[in-house]
Amino acid sequence: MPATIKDVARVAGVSVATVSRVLNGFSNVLPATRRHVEEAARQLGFAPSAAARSLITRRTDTIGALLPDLHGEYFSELIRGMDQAARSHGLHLLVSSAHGHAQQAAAAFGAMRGRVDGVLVMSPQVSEGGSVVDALGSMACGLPTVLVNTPDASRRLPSFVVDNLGGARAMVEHLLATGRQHLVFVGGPRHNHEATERRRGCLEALAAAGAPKPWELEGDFTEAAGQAAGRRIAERLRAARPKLPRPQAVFAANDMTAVGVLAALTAAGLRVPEDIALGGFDDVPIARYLSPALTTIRVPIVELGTAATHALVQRIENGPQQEAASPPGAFTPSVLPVELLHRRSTALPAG
Amino acid sequence: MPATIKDVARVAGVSVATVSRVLNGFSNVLPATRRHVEEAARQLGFAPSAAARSLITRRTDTIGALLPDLHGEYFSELIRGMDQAARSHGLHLLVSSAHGHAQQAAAAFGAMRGRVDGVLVMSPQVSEGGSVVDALGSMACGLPTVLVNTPDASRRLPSFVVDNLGGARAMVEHLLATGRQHLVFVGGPRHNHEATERRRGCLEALAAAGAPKPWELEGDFTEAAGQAAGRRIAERLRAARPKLPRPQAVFAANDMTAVGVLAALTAAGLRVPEDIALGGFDDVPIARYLSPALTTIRVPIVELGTAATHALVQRIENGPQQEAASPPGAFTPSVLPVELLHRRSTALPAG
DNA sequence: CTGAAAGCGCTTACAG
DNA sequence: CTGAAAGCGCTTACAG
Repeated sequence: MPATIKDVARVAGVSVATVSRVLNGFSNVLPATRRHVEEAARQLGFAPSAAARSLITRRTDTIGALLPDLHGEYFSELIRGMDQAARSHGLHLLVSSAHGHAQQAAAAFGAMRGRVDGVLVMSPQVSEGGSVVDALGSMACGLPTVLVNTPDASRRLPSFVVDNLGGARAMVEHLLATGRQHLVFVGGPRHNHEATERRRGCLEALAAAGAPKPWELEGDFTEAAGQAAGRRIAERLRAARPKLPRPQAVFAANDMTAVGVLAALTAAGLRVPEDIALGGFDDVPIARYLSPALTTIRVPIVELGTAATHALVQRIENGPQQEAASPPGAFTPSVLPVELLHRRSTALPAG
Repeated sequence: MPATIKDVARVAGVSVATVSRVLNGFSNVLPATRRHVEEAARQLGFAPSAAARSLITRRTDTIGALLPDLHGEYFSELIRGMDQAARSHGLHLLVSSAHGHAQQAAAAFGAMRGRVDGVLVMSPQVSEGGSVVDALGSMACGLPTVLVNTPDASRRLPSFVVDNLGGARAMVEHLLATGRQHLVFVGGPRHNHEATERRRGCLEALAAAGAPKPWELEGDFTEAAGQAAGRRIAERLRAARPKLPRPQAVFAANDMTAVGVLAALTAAGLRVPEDIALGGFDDVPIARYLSPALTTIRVPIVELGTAATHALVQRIENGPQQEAASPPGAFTPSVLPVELLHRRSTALPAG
């Protein structure tokens, strides 16, 4: 039903080749001819068929984004960054979310083949079968791919990550600097790469400072898990058990966990930071509005999205030969720096 | 470079027609033949070309989402709802954000033509040129379109909206019921349809109850605007001017505005809800974590996304004839109900 | 500067 | 049950 290039050619009284040249901005067309064609196209409301075009050009002008089942601000900021960068290159963005497991992500990757010129993959989970890169297997070869906050031991693919390790270290160093030695670490999901890195940073920083090992509690990046942890912490703080060291600060693996911890501590009648300090990770918007405002690690989410997208575009433009030729170890992940935001939840007690 | 249907046919020793039948699950293929083809396809890592396929089927199996430059949770929840619904129909989702103005949205709409089977349009702004529906003009005809929280006086397109009017009324009735008569309304962006509806609901509910008109302050849905409004309110509360009625409650057009109002009031030494009550709109996650927790109107964002998407899919499946035949007035918007969440920011003073 | 023609990778009547 | 062939709407050498 919609007009085709043939219709335009007929109305303009030229060949389809000429119409194509005009539409693609070639210079070797007489001004008068060009005008006729443009007039005919407008008159017919002509829109070129993307399918026909990409069949022959072998480009879809679209990039895909494979995302986990993210919650909240983090997700939207990331998409905004990706969309912004894609748009600046004249590309469209095809998103596919809710890929908790590496296998799901790999399946979605397969479904995108042929619809996109390249794919951004974010899949921080490491399941029994390994990371998403393992699940992808040979699929990724041929289709330009860039990883975002995704573990890849093989380093076969370009990768952008946030400095989870450095951020966790910075937080611990800050807590130590304020005189808190006895820490509680509330972790993230067991198989989540980011959670693992944050934990590692915490342990390393404590060890480097000669501070005692933290008391570790389990979590899963949710507020509910934080509340459960907070209740246990409150219990221990109140039970005056001289044998056990009194926790002086809580480092939650992400802000939502910290939100839960704070709620539980407050409900138990404890004061932050006077009775115990609290730090988070991510700097979600809620962080500054908590009482007390939450000390946390700001993560450059939009930048993460734009940087990965620009890298993907470059890879696409370098052509397919580059794809095949990436042996294991070919890429070193680009690490985006994070920033410690010092707020009241870790302030020194006035006394 | 990637394998084509011809390669599969050659390896399997059959014709491309047979390969096509197998791949599309037709039943009229001998089991043995089917096996050969499947084996060949797997062996070659064959993935059908979406472009070639959609060129002939005239379907892209993709729907587009045109979104404004949204911030935060709202955006991600909406996308999650859309993606979820699209996936359930086996469709992909192409997103395009950052369309503040109706004209930008219309341009993006044009860029999507030919790449999608239908479009979800969210563009609450009404600029000089009218709403996005006006800017779309005849573009929408032919391409199935469903509006989301987007004004459309002509009612030429199916539309899903949140009950902004009813939500605003409910909030005002609640404030009146707690004995607060003198309200301040902090508005949203001047040309935003949702903001306009919320204001209208506020005014109507006050008028219906015989309450005085509110003191109106300008805003733009941002925290900064809320802070500015909050400072003016604090000023008036402190200047004991017997002529002017003392404001008893603030109704902010959205939660982020309320966040700013609260910050300014608190900074001025005023207590919420004791000195003045405060209500918002949206129920962003921050709302429950404020001190005091914010009374607000919960908006069913995920549902909005899924409902609109299902409607779009149905429209796509009904075929193109339906599109052309929609005269002005053909559609009544579907209004999704909202819910008043009663929290401490509007509680009655203990006394 | 312009046109006729081949071809991109599929699907789908039409025969057999 | 299977194949040969046309055709979807474009782009792009190749002539002229």
